[in-house]
Amino acid sequence: MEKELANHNDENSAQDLDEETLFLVSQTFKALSDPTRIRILNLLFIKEFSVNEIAKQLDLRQSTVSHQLRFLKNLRLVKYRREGTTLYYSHDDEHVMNMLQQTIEHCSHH
Amino acid sequence: MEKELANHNDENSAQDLDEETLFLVSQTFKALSDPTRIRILNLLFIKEFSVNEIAKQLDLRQSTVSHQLRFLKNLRLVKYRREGTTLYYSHDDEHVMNMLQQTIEHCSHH
DNA sequence: TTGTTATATGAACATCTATTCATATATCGA
DNA sequence: TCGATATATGAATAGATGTTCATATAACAA
Repeated sequence: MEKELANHNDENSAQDLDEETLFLVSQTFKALSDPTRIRILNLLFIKEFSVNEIAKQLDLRQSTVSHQLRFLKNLRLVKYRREGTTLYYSHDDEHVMNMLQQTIEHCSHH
Repeated sequence: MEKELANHNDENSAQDLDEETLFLVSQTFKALSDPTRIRILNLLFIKEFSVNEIAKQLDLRQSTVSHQLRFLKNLRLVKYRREGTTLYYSHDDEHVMNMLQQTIEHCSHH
């Protein structure tokens, strides 16, 4: 019996990722690959904001912000609470927010 | 004088990222947002591989691998050494590889 | 109910992206 | 030089993505 590898795959002789993991990983990074979504998440470091507040702060159309928030919401990277007709969005994934912060820090010393 | 904020921006009243940082951050995550590039980098966790070895291991066309390696090379996420006509590629950014590893770990418990 | 405000949604569009094929370039050995 | 092998590159293409406009939905107050 061969010594067990750190890797947990089997038949494929390889170290390749299973399809679902691959999809989730790529989606996670895709969320962070768009400047608009980065700006929104970066804003949410501070505190929760409504859709209109985000649009105003970042000088974006309301529909642009709403579409991007939906994207982030689907990935559970943000959540919201309702107050009347207003929805306050906040971040909802510590792991991703940590990565973002690290990378911003890393890149801002260009 | 107001208490100083953690944030280092100034005139824009805001917390917005400067354009160059924004671009670098988005590019970094874009590199990790494509399944093919993820698989290539994941393979390079193990050891260096030639272009053809990567293509064979991952069942990809040689030109696909070459194009993606160029992309990763431009971002200095991989490097290579030559041995005759063969180029051996290896990873070249610890920060990015750590993020990738963390996220694969994070997502493989789906 | 009606009007107002906040947000979501769908379609259209332009742009970007990844892959493929065909071919060019480069290194080496004979 | 010639042939063989390894890799890079350019053009073409199909598909994905982000933004916008117009409009729908939802909550609330009067």
